[in-house]
Amino acid sequence: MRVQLFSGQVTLTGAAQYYKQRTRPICKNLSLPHLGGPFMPELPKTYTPSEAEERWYQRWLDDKCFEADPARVSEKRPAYSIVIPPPNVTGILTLGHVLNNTIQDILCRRARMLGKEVLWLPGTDHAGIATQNVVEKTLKKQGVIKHRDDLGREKLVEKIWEWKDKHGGIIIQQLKKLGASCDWSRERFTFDEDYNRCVMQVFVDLYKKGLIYRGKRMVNWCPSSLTALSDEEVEMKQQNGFMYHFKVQVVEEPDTWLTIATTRPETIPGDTAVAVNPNDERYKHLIGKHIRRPLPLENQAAIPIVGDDHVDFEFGTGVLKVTPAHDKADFEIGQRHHLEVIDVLHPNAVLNELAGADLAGLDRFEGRKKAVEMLKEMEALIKEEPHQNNVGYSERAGVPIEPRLSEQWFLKYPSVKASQDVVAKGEMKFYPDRWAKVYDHWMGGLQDWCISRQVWWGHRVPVWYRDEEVYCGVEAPEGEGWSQDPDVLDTWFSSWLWPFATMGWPNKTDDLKAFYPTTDLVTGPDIIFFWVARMIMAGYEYMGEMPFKNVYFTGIIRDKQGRKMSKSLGNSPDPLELIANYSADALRFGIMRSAPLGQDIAFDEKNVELGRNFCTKLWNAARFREMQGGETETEINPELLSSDDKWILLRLNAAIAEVTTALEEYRFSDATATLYRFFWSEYCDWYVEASKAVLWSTGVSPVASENTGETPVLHDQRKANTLAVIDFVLGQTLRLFHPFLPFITEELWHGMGYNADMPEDQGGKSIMFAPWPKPLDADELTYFGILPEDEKAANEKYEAVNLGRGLKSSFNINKKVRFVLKPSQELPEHEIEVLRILLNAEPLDVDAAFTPTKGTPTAITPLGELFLPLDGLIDVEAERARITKELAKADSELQKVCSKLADENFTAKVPQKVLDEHQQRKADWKEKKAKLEEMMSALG
RNA sequence: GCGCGGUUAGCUCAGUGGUAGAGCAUUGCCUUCACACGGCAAGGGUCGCAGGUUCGAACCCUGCACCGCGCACCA
Repeated sequence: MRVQLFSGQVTLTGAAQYYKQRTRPICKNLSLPHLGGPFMPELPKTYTPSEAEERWYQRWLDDKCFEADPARVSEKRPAYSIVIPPPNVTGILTLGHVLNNTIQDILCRRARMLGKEVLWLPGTDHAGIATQNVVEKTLKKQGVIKHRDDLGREKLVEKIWEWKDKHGGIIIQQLKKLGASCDWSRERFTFDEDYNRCVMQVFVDLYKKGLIYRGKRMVNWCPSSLTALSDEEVEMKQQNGFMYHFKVQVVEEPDTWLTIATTRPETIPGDTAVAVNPNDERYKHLIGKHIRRPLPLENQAAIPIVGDDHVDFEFGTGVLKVTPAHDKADFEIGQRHHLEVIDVLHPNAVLNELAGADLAGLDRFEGRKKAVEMLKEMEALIKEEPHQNNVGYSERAGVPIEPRLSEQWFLKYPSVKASQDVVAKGEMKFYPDRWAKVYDHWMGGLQDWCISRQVWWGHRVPVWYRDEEVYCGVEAPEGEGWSQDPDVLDTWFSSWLWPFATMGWPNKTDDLKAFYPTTDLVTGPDIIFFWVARMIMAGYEYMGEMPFKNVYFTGIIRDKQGRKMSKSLGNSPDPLELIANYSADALRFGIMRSAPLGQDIAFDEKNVELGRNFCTKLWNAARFREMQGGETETEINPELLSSDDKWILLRLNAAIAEVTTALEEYRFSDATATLYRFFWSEYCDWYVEASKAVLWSTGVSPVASENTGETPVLHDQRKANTLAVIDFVLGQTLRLFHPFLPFITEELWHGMGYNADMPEDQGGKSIMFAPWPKPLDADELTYFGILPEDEKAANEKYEAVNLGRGLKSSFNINKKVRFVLKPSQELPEHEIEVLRILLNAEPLDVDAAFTPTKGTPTAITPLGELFLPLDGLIDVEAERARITKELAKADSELQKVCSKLADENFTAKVPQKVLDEHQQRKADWKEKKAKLEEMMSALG
């Protein structure tokens, strides 16, 4: 019978060839020269990740394993694509990058194994303000400049380019260390010439559509970077400050004083009105009158009292000072009442001459103190009380922003409806999906986007002015006398084009045809508005289609105490150091193991250590296989499968199914947990140990041949068959592991010769193209004679072993010792040998008529009673104590289940299945209890 | 204020109605011929609190508390 083992992978016939092939060059070890000798283990005793990882990465690059070719895409070979969230070009790798990019790499590597044409498109972001800040700071430190004006625009931009060329590649090199399988031949930069043209074209297009406009508006101004920011770049932080109450005199009624509450007394010189709620009985009669503004001293102007619904009469004193130049809400009140706008701050938030002689020249916070002092002196200050409020901070510079009136470029978002709908309708999926709600909420309340920045590093606004003329175009206008707008565009105004601008847009390239829309996007939820939402809108506007089908939001990496990783806290480990200490595979595995979907990640180096240990285990398990020799020429013979073989094949099936499903659902930590459990607990701890019963016996034992009539030939066949199973399981395991542990799996794939008879594109060149494992289907299981209950049979054996080991441990026996089994069923010789080895028994006697000496420790196992005869060392009391404890347990369990079954309410309403379960449980405990009582009475 | 997560063993987390689980950590034994980055075994939990639904609740419902996050904000 010829059965296709894995469609398109290995047929049984193919497998036979494969085993033949490995007979001689069983392991073509790549680190060491071939030493020869059929039994010589050729994998070195220890694995050297640093060397192997370097070597394999170079090899993958040389073989162009990561390069995508749109021409290869077909119905049979679908495209799979991801665009990397471009890291800042000046950045260095953080654990956040490790998490993010490991996930992308896992997705890409698995897609390759599924036979897809994979494009993972990498690149970096010019990160306007951030990069300019970094370079400016460095130049100042080096004493090259005191201020950016010392160099001027062109020279500074030149310097930044130099910087970029020198340091820009660092993070890319670091991603390579991690094993990222990006197509580096397509690396892009958001400020490359081509990319710049895309940005210009989009600007001009949106301008022509009337969606981009210039206007004088209140914007978020960063006094440190001296530029406008978008609302998203402002982070609200809670502050412990003071609320100052001060009084002002009503000009028309000198006896009437109003008390005003404010947190910002330094802006009093900018006040051009006070406002009260028109419905406020306390004050409404004063509307239209004036108060005298206390500051500046030299200009205590009379300013009007206006009525405005914005004022909340519950809050503070119900009287609001109106400073149109320095507060967004006040600005709006000012508009409604045609108030004067007095700007008392310089762009860097130092008070200017309009603030008066006393305050001018002071920083805003110094000015606040000074203003309070002055109010005190004039006896206007009534009280100051501690007050908590939220202040907007510049995300980048970490200083409070100032609302500031200035001329800026704004964008009305395009394609909003399509973008909102695609997620709401579930056509584009978010993982975890609760982010869809956050997205929807934001999309429902869009404010125009302030896209201009007053810095020099970035895409310059493609607008020119000449007197009253305004020209917007990709190229500079013809003729003399034009000057270009000095502003550059928000970094995100280039990033939002990333999914298509990186693939050659606006041309209809083969790449776009093959790889757009991309499949998955992997990013942090912190940039859902900055980037994800805007990419969706740009995608619809310029490609007429969503830019990606699925968005996976990672968690945020925190330290063990739950704090965010930050440079200032110094709690952010250097991933490269971790790689050097533990290997990239270990880091990847560790971080994926601790990153459940939708949850923040508490980073603990222990997880990386665990990853390393896991790799070591894998290495050693492979070595164990090598040490058994390779003179096997068999394919798996169903006739010779042991119960352990069937068990591990079933467990492998389960593992393949679980890992596959977990990956399809982006549950990476579940996938790693399954891999860990399967390989360590099931394969190594049970299967390998059990298989030693076959592998280690040096021929046919006298017992075996007497009892079973087994011939030496048959024995060798069994051994070969076991090796065939091991080879099969390990081969599948390596594939399952590859997306997570790309390096060590590749090393073992070649080192053990799995690549040997594989076609180039199926694993011959690299495990990354070996087909992803599929569970054995019903036909294949039938062919192998594997039934679902085979799992139970082996489990019963392992349970017996557990109980036997428990006996040994509780009697402090730590040497090889004699066990006696009084079997409740007939056991094949092979099973007894497995039991013996797993129990570390010497010997294991099977005796149906065994009568134990009084006090012999006994375990009741599914296979029968297991005795630990302790000749001459019997401690009757110890055994009595042990049985008493077990009896108590049996009693309480029995009671629990009995009382349930005695309840008519329970028996009447419960489903039959549950009832049966309870009855079975009752019977089991009853039997166990009876046996224990019997044992007890035997003790006397 | 609105919304979203979370609260299960010392730690990190699985567990969507039927006998509370894993890994790490801890403790004991074992330097046994793949692996001490290892093996074997053991201890450890009134599942945040209070109600409700149900024969039965870690799980479903209601309320509350605490931790974290997002959005919006009142000077």
